[in-house]
Amino acid sequence: MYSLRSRKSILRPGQIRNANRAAVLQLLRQRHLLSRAELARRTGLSEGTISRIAAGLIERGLLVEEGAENSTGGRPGIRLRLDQSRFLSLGVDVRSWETRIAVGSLSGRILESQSFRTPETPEATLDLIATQFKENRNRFRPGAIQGVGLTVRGLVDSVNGVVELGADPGWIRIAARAELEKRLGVPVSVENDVRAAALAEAGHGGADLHASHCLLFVKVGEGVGMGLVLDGGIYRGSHMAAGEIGQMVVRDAAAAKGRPHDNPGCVEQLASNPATCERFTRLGGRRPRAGSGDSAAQVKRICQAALDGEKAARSAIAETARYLGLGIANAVWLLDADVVVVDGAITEAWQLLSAGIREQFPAGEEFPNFRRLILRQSSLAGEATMSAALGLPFAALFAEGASGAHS
Amino acid sequence: MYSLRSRKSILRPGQIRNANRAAVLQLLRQRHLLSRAELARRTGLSEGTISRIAAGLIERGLLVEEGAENSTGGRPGIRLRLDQSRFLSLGVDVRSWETRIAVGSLSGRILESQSFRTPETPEATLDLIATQFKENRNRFRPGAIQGVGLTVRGLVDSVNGVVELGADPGWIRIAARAELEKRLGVPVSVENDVRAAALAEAGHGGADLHASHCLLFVKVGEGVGMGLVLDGGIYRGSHMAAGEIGQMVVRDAAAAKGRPHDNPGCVEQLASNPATCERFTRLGGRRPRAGSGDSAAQVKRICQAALDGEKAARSAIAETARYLGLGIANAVWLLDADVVVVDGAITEAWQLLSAGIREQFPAGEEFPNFRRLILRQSSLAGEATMSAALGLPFAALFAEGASGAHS
DNA sequence: CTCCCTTTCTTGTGATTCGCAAGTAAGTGT
DNA sequence: ACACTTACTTGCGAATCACAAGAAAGGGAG
Repeated sequence: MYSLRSRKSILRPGQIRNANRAAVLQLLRQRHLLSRAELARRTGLSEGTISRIAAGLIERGLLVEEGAENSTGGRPGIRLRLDQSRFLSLGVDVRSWETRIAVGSLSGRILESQSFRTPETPEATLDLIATQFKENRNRFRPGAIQGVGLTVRGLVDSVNGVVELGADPGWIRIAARAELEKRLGVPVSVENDVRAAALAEAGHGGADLHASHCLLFVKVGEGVGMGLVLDGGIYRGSHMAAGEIGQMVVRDAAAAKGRPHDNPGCVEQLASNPATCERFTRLGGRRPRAGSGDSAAQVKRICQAALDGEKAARSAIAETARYLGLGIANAVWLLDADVVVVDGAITEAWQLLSAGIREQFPAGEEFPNFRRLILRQSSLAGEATMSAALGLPFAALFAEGASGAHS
Repeated sequence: MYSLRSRKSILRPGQIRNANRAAVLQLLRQRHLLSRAELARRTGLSEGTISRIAAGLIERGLLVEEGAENSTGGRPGIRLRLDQSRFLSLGVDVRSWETRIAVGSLSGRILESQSFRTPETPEATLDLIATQFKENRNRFRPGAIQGVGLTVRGLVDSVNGVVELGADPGWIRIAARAELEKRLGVPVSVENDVRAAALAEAGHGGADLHASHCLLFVKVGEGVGMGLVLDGGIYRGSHMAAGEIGQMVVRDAAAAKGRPHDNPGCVEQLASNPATCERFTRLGGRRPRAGSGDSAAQVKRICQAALDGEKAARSAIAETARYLGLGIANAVWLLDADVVVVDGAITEAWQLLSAGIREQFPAGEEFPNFRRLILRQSSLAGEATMSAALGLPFAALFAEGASGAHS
């Protein structure tokens, strides 16, 4: 049904410039200061073409010249930089209890943010977003906020900007993009939170991730979800439903025959935060005071206890890591990923967690995919989703087959 | 490390024609007879451009005009068809015991084929291929055989044409492409057999598969392998190792801790042909006479018995189907596939098998990915691999970002 | 049979783009 | 001061597509 790279691979002369401009912008987002000559070498485009592309971007205000490089024996290059100040966006991350709204730059840097109690209904939530947009619009240079990026839990049709099935009841077939664009008059992008976070991690999660061909972003929370980034682009699947690693069965439970969904042997039942908490209690861990926070907070406490050496906590984390590792290993066998990023409260005990995950990988040297696999925790420290939300309105600028960026 | 769609998304004016020509050829490979006007409508290109592309292809002999359509009130269109006779290729499928060599057309149609006992060493096998190529070259119009497509079991670096790790000992780091191109003087393509079969299935496995965004081709044999076709292109992963569904763990076996590879709970140990045979014996099935064929032949007999209603055979198939279904369901949860094609001896009992697989899918109507999933057996009747091998030399012509097809 | 209408195919023009190459700019080193 | 190196700019030719005008080839009405 959907795909990022449009299936029709028809090219027209006018698309060339957009695609090449996107390649230039992507390089500048990653390596911050580059001269025209350096860009030409890295892209493979001629110096003349780079010159013309840069001139256009400078004229539009996306690029600024910033000083000169040191000479290597000839004329020094002029450093080019993305202008972070002129193009801003509003990022919105809707979660069950809390909605976070931030203003940030086109490369995902957060300038300021506020949190709100998430309203009861989707309509009230959209109202809140509209109000906040209008308020923030006046506090920055007029027109600086170019668009809104919205991330939501659940099944999101990001091509049409519709929340098909949110995590909360009421979020069913909500045409969030259409609704907000009508009220705000700026472009709105909607994306699933985990997929967005995966993209952010691939885009600015570290220099070694830029060359990744297959990145898996695993988010452990109330459930277990995954975002896939293939060759730099989000992979969404045929019905926008890819990445349901939580439903993957790793421990066959014959009892649940015929109902593999929510199967007791699936990753979500074995490795989510509630599963870890329950396991901790079952293993005799000190029961936290009732109502003392959500499962994420409890898992953080279990992680602390585990790092302090408490037996039950260590066992609980180890077992969760074991099942998470089975799920991740399955995904890597399937997709031959080169990077796996794990996020969630449980990464507080990263030493224990990563060791437990790695134990599920094959031991020998003979498997290049596992031997060279990068396994790490999220480098954006919980801000991956917001960072991605802020970048969504500018995604077309950086997209490979870019068609955006018309004057 | 590798990717089909080159990561560098740099476009040049000269690439436009190639890409658009590839789109035209792809349409003509699928729907056999189309007029220029029809092609223009389907591609979105202007009629003028289609006219020029067609003229070039006719001049090069890839296209022929064939009669006229019926008039719909105006000038009737001239039907265009791929010329299957002028561009041939040699397809080679190397298996453990048998090597099959065929001559066929650019869209995978087999003209004639021969089988040989696979020689002991890779070198002798390449010699055999060279001999057969030279022999066949003379029996067809000189120059008609444009290239060689080679499919091999195991880990294949299809970008460089190197067999990294074949199924048989001795096939380690064999530079098959370089070696054969040196001897034959025509382009040689090398690909993993399952991935190639997956592509053939997506390309000419039926009209409803052409629009597939994510096709999984599952091959059940001595092991269990999978080929992934995403948006019409083979997905190989970072190290050419994608699709190892056989190593996926679906039944956690704590005993094998630390060695998940060849884990007793992985799909290969539960659903491969040997596993089915063993299960059949354990369930009290009549033990076939010793040495009465390979596991594929035994499985076929078990399938027959199952279809005849024999109890042990039915149970054995059902259990295999169950674990295969768990693996497939896991992959679909992960990738949100829209088509799953199963191939192998066990598909002889398709009724039982497909029912058992489907049992592992979630039951409700609420999951669009499973509700609309197409699950079928291979429509190329075991010829998928050879069909793909024959098409490999021409893959560049049909590839989306085509750079081949220079005059 | 002729004329008009419809649809298909061809061909010329203008716009966009890139690479190439010549030229300019701005440093270092002798 | 002069040669040398590297960075950037600009004009030209080549390739391509969309658009539009025109030619080709059929049907149908009178």
